[in-house]
Parts: sequence; C-alpha cells; structure tokens
Amino acid sequence: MSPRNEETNKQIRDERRDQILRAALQVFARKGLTATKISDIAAAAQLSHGLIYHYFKSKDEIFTVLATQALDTSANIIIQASNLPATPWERLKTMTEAIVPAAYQGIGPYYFLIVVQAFTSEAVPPQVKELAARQSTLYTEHLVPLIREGQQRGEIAAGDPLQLAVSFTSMIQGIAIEKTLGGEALPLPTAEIILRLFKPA
Amino acid sequence: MSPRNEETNKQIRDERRDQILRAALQVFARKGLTATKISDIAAAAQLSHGLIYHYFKSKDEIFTVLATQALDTSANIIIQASNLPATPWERLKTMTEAIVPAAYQGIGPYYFLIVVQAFTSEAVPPQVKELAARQSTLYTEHLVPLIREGQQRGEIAAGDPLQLAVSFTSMIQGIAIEKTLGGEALPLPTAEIILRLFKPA
DNA sequence: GTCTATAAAAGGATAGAC
DNA sequence: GTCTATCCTTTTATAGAC
Repeated sequence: MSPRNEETNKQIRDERRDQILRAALQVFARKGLTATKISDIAAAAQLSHGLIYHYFKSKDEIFTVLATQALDTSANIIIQASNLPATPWERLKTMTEAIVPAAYQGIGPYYFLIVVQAFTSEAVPPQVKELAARQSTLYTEHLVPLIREGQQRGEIAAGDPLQLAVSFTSMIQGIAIEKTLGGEALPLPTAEIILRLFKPA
Repeated sequence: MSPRNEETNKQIRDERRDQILRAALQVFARKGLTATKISDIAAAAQLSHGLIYHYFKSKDEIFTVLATQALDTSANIIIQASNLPATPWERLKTMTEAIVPAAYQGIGPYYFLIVVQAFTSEAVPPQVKELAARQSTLYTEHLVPLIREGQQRGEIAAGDPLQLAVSFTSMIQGIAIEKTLGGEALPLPTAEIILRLFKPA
C-alpha cells in the first residue's frame, strides 16, 4: 500500500474507464443502446466483459454517462454563443460555426448520434430522457430571444421565432445523422448554408 | 372449405397482418428495432405474441417490410417530382411540399423514423441496409442534376450541388426526428423555410 | 487489476390445445 | 384463426481464481 502503487493504480483505473467510455461511445452511436452488447463494448475496448462491470454498474450507466457528456457539451455551445457581446446575427453565426466542426470532426459525430438517440428513442434510461427534455427547452429558451432580437433589427427573416429555432436544431441533428451514413465522405452543409434558414428574403 | 369461409378467412388474415404492421410501425419508430420486443408489438396490436409468428417469420421480417414501404414511398416522392414538366425551382418546391405533409401528418412521421433507423443503425437487417444505401444514391442521382440545372438558370444558389442535396435530405431527416420529440406540438419548418437552403444570396 | 467460468434473466421462436 | 405454455438461445451480471 505504498503511495506510489496507489497513484499508479488510480492512473490505471482512470485510463481503463476512459478506454471503456471511448469504445462504448462508438458502438452505441452505430448500433444504439439496446442493440449494443456488453461484449461489443469489451471487444472494442479490447478488455474482457467482466472488467466492464468492475468499472460500471450496468450498460445503462455507461450510456447515461456518455449522454450526459454529450448533452452538456451541446448545451454549453448554445449558451456560450448566446451570451457573446455581439449582434444577434453574429452570435448565431458564431454558434453555428462552433457546432459545425463539433458535428463533423473526430469523435464529435458520435456524440451527436448519442444525442439523437437520447431524443428519439424510448429505450433510453429515464434519467437520460429527462435530461434530454430539459436541454430541449434550454435550447429554445436561449435561441428564441436571440432570434426575436435579430428579427427586430431586421437581420433575421420574419416569422415564428420558435419555428426558426426548431428549424435550426432539426438541421443540426439531421446533419449528424447524414454524417454517419457516409463511408464515402459526403460534402456536408457549411455554416453559411445552415444560416440561410435565417436569411430575410 | 366453402368459398364463403375461404374469403372471410382471407379478409381476417389481411386485417390481422395490417393490424400487426400498424402496431409495429409505431413501436419500432419509438424504441428502435432491437429494443422492441415481440410482446410490445403484440400488446400494441392487442394480440397474443404467438399470433405474430403466425403472420410473420420473425421480428426482422416485420421491420424489413416496414422499412421497404418507407424507403419506396420516399423514393417515389423524389422521383415523381423530379420528372415534372416544370422549372427546377418549381420541381424542388413541389417535392418539398409533398414531403412536408408526409413528414408531419398522421403516421407519416413514424415511417420517417424507420428510414432514419435504416440509415443510422447497424443493428438493422442487412437487406434493409442495402436498400437504404441504394435509395441514398438514388436521391442524389435525381437531386443533383435538378439542382445543377437550377443553378445554371440562376434559380438556385451556387455551390457544390451534391452538398446542397445533402443539406436538403439532412434537413428532412432532422425534421422527422424533431417531430417525434414533441408531446407538445412544436411549430415545424414550412416548405418555404426549407427552400431557403437553395435561395441565391 | 484482470480474466474465465458460471449463474440468472430476458426475450425470440415453436408446439400444441382450443 | 387464436391463445397459452414451453423451449432454448442470447445476454446481462456475478463469483472466484490468478
């Protein structure tokens, strides 16, 4: 029980935990929660399935951790950009340009797919369902005033602000889905194209 | 074995088959293929689970039937509108206005969710995966020339036609997802808003 | 900390009665 | 045509060895 062993062990534990989460993220994104077997995660992480249960209580717990990370991250992008000292249009632009790379690059798309599942599937743990619902209202609470303000300044097309907000989030989610189809790399919409949804006629 | 009994039996069989498919459509859409238990479908259809196997060979077969219906229907909308005798913009408008009610009304959204699953989940039967891949190329084969033509006429914004086609299909899929969140009825984008993606600056 | 072997449960699919 | 009871595979989760 020397201090050095303690520390080394903690490092190993953290490393393993991360390893499992990284592996689970990709399998969950591709197959969904229920279709993912613990043995799938174990294989992807190159660990025995027994060890998974040493680090997590259940499959649902792993999914919940990942979904929480994903939902929090996306919420933070919205909130941060909403509070910038800039015009509504510029804030919307900044927001979109922050989301686009997150949706397109690296492991970002996997997280988006987890979010999609959190929103769409009833097979998800209740805790995740609740969090998703809360985040959904959070989006509109930040986006709607932003859009309304932009409309008053004539920067954004007229119409129901909530409808525009829904259009925006729909587009983002749709892109994340499209991103996963592509074994071939499809050319995904740029921030400029997405922002056309808000352009006055 | 009188003719009357034969006919009546056929009616009953057709009725039951439809009943099962209708029930399965909604459960699959909400929970996904793997998370849906045969007993879920049976409960939704108000039939015993044993009877489901009298009409279908397996859970996968039911899903495959529904996915095929859904993918064929969506492909037909694209193809039909593509071949109209009208300007590219008008064809795109017709197409969008045909998709919007299909995505918003009645059981349409459920079918869209099945399509989303066909595209995104690896847990889906291989046959469905192949069909989805084929439909995906079909979309672009019809949309890309349409967009290119519209660009030549100055009706559609410049840029990679494939990228615009992907933007369009992403938006549609995203809307179908958003539609299912809403216990509360969210105001979904109109065809007019969707078409802004193609509007020249 | 990690693995293998085993128990326990869940769910898909079938058989046979009505 | 329909249901209930049963089988059996799959998968989750645990126990114990290393």
